[in-house]
Amino acid sequence: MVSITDIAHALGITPSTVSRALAGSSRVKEETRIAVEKKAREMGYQRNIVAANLRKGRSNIVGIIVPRIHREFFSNVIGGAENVLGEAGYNVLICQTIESKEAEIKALKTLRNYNVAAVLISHAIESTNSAHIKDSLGSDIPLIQFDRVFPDLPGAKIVGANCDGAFTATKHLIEQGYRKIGTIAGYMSSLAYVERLAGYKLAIESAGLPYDESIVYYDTIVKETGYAACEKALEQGCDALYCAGDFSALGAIEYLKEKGIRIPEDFGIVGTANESFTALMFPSMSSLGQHPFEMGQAAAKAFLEGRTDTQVIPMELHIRQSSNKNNTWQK
Amino acid sequence: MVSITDIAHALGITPSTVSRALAGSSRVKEETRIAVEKKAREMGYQRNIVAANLRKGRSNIVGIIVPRIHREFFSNVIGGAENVLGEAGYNVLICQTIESKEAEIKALKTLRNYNVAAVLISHAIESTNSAHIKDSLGSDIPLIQFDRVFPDLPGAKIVGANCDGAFTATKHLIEQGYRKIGTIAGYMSSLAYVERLAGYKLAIESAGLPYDESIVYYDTIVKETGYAACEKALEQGCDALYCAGDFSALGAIEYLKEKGIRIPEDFGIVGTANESFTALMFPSMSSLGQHPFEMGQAAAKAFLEGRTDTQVIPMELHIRQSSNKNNTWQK
DNA sequence: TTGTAAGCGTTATCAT
DNA sequence: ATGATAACGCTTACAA
Repeated sequence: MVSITDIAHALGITPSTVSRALAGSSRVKEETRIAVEKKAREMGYQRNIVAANLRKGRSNIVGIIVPRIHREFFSNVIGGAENVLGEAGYNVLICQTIESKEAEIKALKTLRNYNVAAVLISHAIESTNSAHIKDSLGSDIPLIQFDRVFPDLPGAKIVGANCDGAFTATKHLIEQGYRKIGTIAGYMSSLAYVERLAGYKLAIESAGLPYDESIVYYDTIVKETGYAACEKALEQGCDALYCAGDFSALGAIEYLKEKGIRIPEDFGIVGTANESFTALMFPSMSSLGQHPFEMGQAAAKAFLEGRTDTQVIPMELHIRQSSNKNNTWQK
Repeated sequence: MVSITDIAHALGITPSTVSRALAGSSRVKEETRIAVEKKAREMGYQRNIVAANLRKGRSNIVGIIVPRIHREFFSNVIGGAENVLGEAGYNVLICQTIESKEAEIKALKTLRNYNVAAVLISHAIESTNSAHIKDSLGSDIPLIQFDRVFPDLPGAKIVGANCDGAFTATKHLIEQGYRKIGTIAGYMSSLAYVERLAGYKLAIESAGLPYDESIVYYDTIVKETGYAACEKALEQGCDALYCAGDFSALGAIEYLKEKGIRIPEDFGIVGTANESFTALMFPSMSSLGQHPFEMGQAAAKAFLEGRTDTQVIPMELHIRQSSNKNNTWQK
């Protein structure tokens, strides 16, 4: 490995000049800069980032902490963030928590030890409050939160327009003529789900329908619980469900298909996240889409631009078969 | 930030002893080790990984280079690799190439500059040969290749059983009674696709059917080209297609549905990758599944265990509606 | 414009 | 079992 000292020796100058030349400092003669660059290329010089980072006390690594890398939503956020950060000369260190608070703390500490330039995080379900964050990360490193955020923590936040979106989705179900619309609401420990529930409630009440707690299903948002919740919803006389996650909506659709209940004629379903399968399944699923790639880009830009405000990324309702009485075969 | 020197001062000993104590060296008295650990906890000491890495000349970062982070296959590989590496105390630095050779070279150089412990890579489509690899990465850093590999490069390789899998998939189509089976073969610059084509050919010939180059479609494996290839295949009298990618198979199915051609009665389709949408779409798509999470784990373990052999991960045929004449509604 | 020298925090090699 | 010292490769006051 060739170092700046090697180049300096080869050129009969000092390492500091080489360092300055390579950094493009204005305090070095054009001529020497050219010579240094030439020699560096000749000798196959590669800057030792670790040494530079140690000296500077900060690195050009940005840490990203997500519950699960391979979840479609998060991998798209990561992709979007890398896209922007890579352009800006940053590299991305990934940690996954598998929804564990302990793993989240460990990840924060690790990233602090790397002197990362910033941390982008979407919290684990098990992290029900923000107390551990500043303890683990310290307060020198910018923290950008996305999707699952703690409002009491300072710094930039990127969130979906969950309340608005859920309002639109529920209103759509009402407009389609469904009359008793329940919801699979998800975890109330997460603000995103709280807001989706608020949007649902707002739509129900704005339409003059009764808000009925007994048809709000506070289940985890996986297929199996969606299946079970749909069974209950039917017993309670519901004819539609707004689901705060696509997988619970998927479970609901499976239940309805098994029971021979017609979708969307007899029962309507809208999911949330617009996972790629929703457009391709049968019946295709209406879903409230987030824009994960754009959220990742926004989070990265928020760091680069030093923003500290909260950005709300609009959500988009994709109306498909599962809630569209007018045109069952629309794609 | 508290350093080992701070702990040493507080305890009236030297940094070297603190370092040894914290590293769990046997050359330090039990008593002092306990004292150091206690003090470190009290003072909130966090080891500066950057400094340690510089001194040791290597880091506990493993670099992963993939074409696209948010592709389902790759995000699962990354998830699997992180799962194993995290356990072993390594962190994961992610780079994406967007299929560009130039970006791949840049990523390799960057990772070299970080003194990463190893690089896990699946090559960009544009990287048609291995020449740039050693130039960019050097030969001191272990390189583990997965999925898209260069056989001429030394070191561990993790690949799917592409030939076997494609053989099984094509044989399945033959057994279903299809008689003129074409293939959407993908890029021949990538070994994975070459082997899938070889497996297809083997199955065709083993069944005594003629291998016909005119119904081999060397297209890129996206939806649009699948659509176009299917149109040609129909014109040429095919009644089935083995597709080396799920998205080209998806395009083919869309074409068939538009033309009102019955699936699987009149035309059979098998895709490759077992993307999550294949099980949920209508008609559900038969697909040759890889095991990306396991491939990621295997790649990580190959590094940890210092393996240098090639591991072949079996592929699994999921038979669904698009190729199953016997039971159209099987799930 | 360039050189000198110190130091980032750790680990490794001596010596004691 | 511990201490002294140097070094990893780089950046940056400060001096010239």
